[in-house]
Amino acid sequence: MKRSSAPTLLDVARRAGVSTATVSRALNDPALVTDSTRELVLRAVDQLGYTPHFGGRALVSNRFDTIGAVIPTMDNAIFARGLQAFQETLSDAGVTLLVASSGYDAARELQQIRTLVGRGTDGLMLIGMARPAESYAFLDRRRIPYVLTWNYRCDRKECFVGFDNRQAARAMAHKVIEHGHRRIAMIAGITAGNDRASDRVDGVRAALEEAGMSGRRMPIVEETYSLSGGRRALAALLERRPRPTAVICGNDVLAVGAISEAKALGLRVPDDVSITGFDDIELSEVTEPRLTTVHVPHRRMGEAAARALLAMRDGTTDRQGIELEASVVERESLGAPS
Amino acid sequence: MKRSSAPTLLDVARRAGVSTATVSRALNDPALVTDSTRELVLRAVDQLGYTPHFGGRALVSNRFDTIGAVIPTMDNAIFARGLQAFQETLSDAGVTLLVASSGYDAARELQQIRTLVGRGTDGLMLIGMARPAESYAFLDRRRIPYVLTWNYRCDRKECFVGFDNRQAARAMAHKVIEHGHRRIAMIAGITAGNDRASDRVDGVRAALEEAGMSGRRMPIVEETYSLSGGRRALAALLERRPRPTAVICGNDVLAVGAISEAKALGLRVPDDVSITGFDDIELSEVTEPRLTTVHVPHRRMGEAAARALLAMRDGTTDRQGIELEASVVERESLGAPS
DNA sequence: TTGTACGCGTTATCAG
DNA sequence: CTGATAACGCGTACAA
Repeated sequence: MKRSSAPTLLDVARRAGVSTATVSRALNDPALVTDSTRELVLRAVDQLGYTPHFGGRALVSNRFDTIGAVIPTMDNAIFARGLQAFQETLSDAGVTLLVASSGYDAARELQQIRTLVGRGTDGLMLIGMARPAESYAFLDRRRIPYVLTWNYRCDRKECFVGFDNRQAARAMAHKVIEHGHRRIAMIAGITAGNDRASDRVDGVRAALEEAGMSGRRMPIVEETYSLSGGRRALAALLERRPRPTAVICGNDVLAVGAISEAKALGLRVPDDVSITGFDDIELSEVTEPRLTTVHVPHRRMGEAAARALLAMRDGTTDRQGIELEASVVERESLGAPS
Repeated sequence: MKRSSAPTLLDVARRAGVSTATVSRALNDPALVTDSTRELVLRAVDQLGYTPHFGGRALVSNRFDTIGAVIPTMDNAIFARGLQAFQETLSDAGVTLLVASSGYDAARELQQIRTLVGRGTDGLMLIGMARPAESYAFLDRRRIPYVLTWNYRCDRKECFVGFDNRQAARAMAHKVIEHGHRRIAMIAGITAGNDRASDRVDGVRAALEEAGMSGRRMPIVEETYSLSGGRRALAALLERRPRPTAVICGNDVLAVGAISEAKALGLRVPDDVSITGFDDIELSEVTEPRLTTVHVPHRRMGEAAARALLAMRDGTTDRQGIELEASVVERESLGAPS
């Protein structure tokens, strides 16, 4: 019992007693046909429940009205939030969103890029810049418009829509130093293949150097994006002698894990140890104490990325970077050293 | 000067010195060609950076290898998590994911469903069951396979992949009663047009009735999915006399907001007031005290939904519900009344 | 204003 | 095992 396939333009044409060309015109550019024939066509369309076949249309027009995004994972709230804004902006422009995830794996990312491009995308949103030359080569050869987000580098030609992770981390470190801390340690995300994570480390190191300390010798632990990672890392850092008085974390999840470990160890935050985050996700407002962190404009970033992509697709704009602000928001987890 | 568009099968064929048919075979069913010609083809593909044109393929095969999801919003961590698992499962099957969001608005959901269907989807994942008959009518007429998730009803014919919100909430309420509470209140999500939220309310009411209390008279406040909503709601509930000794929340975000308000009011949780959640998101493990909540298998739900859809598309299975377990996880925010 | 006819890139059928 | 060729559904010159 093979399902009757969907009605085609020809079916509509026959029913309305006109040619397929007329139907196509009545649907795509109504001004080109008389009111009466349009009426006829529309009724036939309605009766048959006709919808244009996407494949046929894409084949001839070579436009897909589709834009893709490859992100590490939606499990991470910051990407989910950015993606939501991205999708909304696209939807308002009549474009649908294709989503793929890389799981922070460059090879998998390239594979997903290939799939999306093959599936027909008018543009692509990617996270960060650390990826093999092969991936860029593919993108360039296929001449697919793409934007890189979640980071910003003034020295790169690619179209970045994001904020300067290095500068933001540097600002946070300066703030910590301002509070009088000298024994500063860091819990970073995994930096391999992740420019956001490594830029944040670089920023903190730069700030230490600027204040006359050694960035190179700063105690640092890398951990995966998880509460337990933050807990483990803090425990390890606190074994050090002299003990750090402030721990700068590469993201909020690590920071919250660190806070919970500090409390479990009987330490007061920030009196015994200061802890800072990065991202400003919801989590950071419900910890006790609330987290001093870097606010990242995830939604605005997603919107801006969508708009940039749309403009590139329409040829309105050439690729051109957009830098957004990420600034320190002071709450209670950073204080003076005891 | 816009000459080179994407390379086609013909380009590859010419470069490899074979026919287009051979290229197609080498790519889709490698066993059908000799090793040497396959080698030739693959090299040409690689040199040209060829990717199959989706439109052409969809046109002839009438398969899109695309499945869509319409969710309220990715901002909500529970949907993001489920969607991630959904996407991964799809990707493993060579299917890409189209995402649209409804913002909890039924009209907008239908519009998005229309877009996705018109765009060519082999199936659709939707959240919950509360939507106008019009939406179901459209789906049925277009004969699009779809699954309803995040809820489960044994009395409905649609394919549900989810858990029974009502029963889970009922179990939680029974647990609260077991701890000795008699003055129980509830902070619910907005129930209008949201069957998950209203089923949770129903479940709690049922449990109260079963324990000889009035479900109808239970103090209840509805609030939007936000920390501040939880705060507001708890403040309002605590004005009541006699004051409730336990507050059951419709989700974790509301519960965490409620906890933070309780503490701000100088109340101890659970000594002065017990608070429970629903969802078991990451947030629930970092509050002080940790949240007693209902664990929902978001990832497994996303996976199961994807598999069900894939099976329906392939005609392997007819629509058939899949019920998952959601069970109470006891932590520290629920105690005995003082 | 409307119809005819072709081509878009791919897969499938049928010969060789 | 491989090649020629006919669909697939649609948009659009071009002709009427």
